[in-house]
Amino acid sequence: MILNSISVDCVIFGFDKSGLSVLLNQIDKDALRKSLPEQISSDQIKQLYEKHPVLTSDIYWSLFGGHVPEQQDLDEFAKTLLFQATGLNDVYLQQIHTFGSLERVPYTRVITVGYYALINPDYYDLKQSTLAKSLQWFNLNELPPLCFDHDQIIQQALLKLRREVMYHPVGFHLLPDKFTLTEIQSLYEVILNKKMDTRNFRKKLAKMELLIDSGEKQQNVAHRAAKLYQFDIQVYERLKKEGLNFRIE
Amino acid sequence: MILNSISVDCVIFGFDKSGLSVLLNQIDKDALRKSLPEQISSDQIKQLYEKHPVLTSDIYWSLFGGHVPEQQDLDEFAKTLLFQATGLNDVYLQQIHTFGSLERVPYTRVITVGYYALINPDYYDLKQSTLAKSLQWFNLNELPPLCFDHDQIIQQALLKLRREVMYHPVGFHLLPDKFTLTEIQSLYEVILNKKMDTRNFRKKLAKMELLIDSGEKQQNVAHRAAKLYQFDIQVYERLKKEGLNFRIE
DNA sequence: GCAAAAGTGTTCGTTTTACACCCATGT
DNA sequence: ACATGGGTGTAAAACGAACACTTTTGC
Repeated sequence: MILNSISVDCVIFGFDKSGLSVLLNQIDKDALRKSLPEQISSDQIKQLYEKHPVLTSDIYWSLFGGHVPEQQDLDEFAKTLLFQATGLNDVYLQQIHTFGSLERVPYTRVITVGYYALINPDYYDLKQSTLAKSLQWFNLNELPPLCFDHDQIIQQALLKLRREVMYHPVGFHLLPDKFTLTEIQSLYEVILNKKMDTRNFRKKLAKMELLIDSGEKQQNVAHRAAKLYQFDIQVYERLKKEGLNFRIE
Repeated sequence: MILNSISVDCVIFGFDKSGLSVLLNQIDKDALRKSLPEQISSDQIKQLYEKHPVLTSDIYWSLFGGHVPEQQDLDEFAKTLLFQATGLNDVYLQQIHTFGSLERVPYTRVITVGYYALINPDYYDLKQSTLAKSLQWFNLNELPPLCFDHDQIIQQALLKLRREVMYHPVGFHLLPDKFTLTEIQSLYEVILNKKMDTRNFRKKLAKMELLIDSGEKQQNVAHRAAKLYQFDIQVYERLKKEGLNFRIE
């Protein structure tokens, strides 16, 4: 049995040189329409269609989500959704907020629990997902029209991520296993929406002793190749507990 | 109509010289029992009773909460609950987290959205509440036995408050309209669970320019009377947006 | 006059900020 | 040889931590 009035929606973040992206799902308007009650008049339907273009158009996208099964733990269900969307287990996944305004979904009352996930780009090859055809990455600054309050959920996710990233070493979940210092810096710049000074940024990183020189360098770049670093897992775990301060400038 | 699988629970914080307190509600075990399904055998009932002492004992307390009405906004409902419990409107109220593990409530599936509220002690005279007889303040360090996962919800609320208080001027909602510097310091010490240095604390406060000398002093104290301060609302609103840094020592 | 809490400054080490040039690589 | 991004140090200012005594008041 499904709890129809409670859903989970996942804001799935990815990062690459083009910035932060979100994985979205193309809405099937016919499926959506099925959630309307059956015993309403065609007049009422017409009104609903006019008020909610999402019911009549195919240009809308949504977060990946679903209704919570009665017999599944809430966090577990979010993990299940994430696996369906990406084929990945063991992803960094956090609850954002629960959205419960009356009119957030047309005609029915649905309270949704938002989660956000951070995806390591080494693994986000969507071919692994059976749903791949309806899923697509969108740059945070070029989002398509979104259904319901999903734009708000994404904005809240970003705020939450921003707060988290300043005091805990979590942004790193968005990086590949080996990365350059410039990549980390640009990650922080995108998340915090702030330019930073390279020398100061690196000094701060160095003092944390969180990074290990992997000994490797970038390949095939048209400029001096940057060193590739990895995390020191012990230090990472310690900083996760103790916190860090990444409020820069 | 009520959404039976979604509830809201409020962690209502108060502060006075004895420290931080939480307003709790004495559980009526007979009412609780009514939420059990009717068609179960007496054997099953016996098992449930053994497994969940909350169903047979009157020593348990709970957060103040309720099931969400289908036609009420989630945040509005939390406000309604708060009004029922305290007689107060316009209270600082924030969502904590949504708790959705399978077995958190015996026999039924209930996902609960936790909120926390900060109460100005000038107004928390419980006589205003019709429910006053079953409500009581408990010091955070001397909590009675709590039902379900309500102890966890309180701990999460405290963590959330702690994080919030370090970077935004919210703890101040727990203070009366006029207060001494020592009161603020002791508020921060209780919330952050850390002794602070008076001189450094006051220097920090002074730099924020958040406080205005009210011109008044404490009355009838058996020692030098302390000055009473108030907030500068403009600065307060600015700091709410910009944030502040109260990580001391 | 004494008990109890209020109130107040300085020093030192650390952290933050601002800032500009040379280096390595591919084309 | 040039374009591109990689990589590095220093000085000044702000901040944080540690620390002890005098003042006011009521009893």
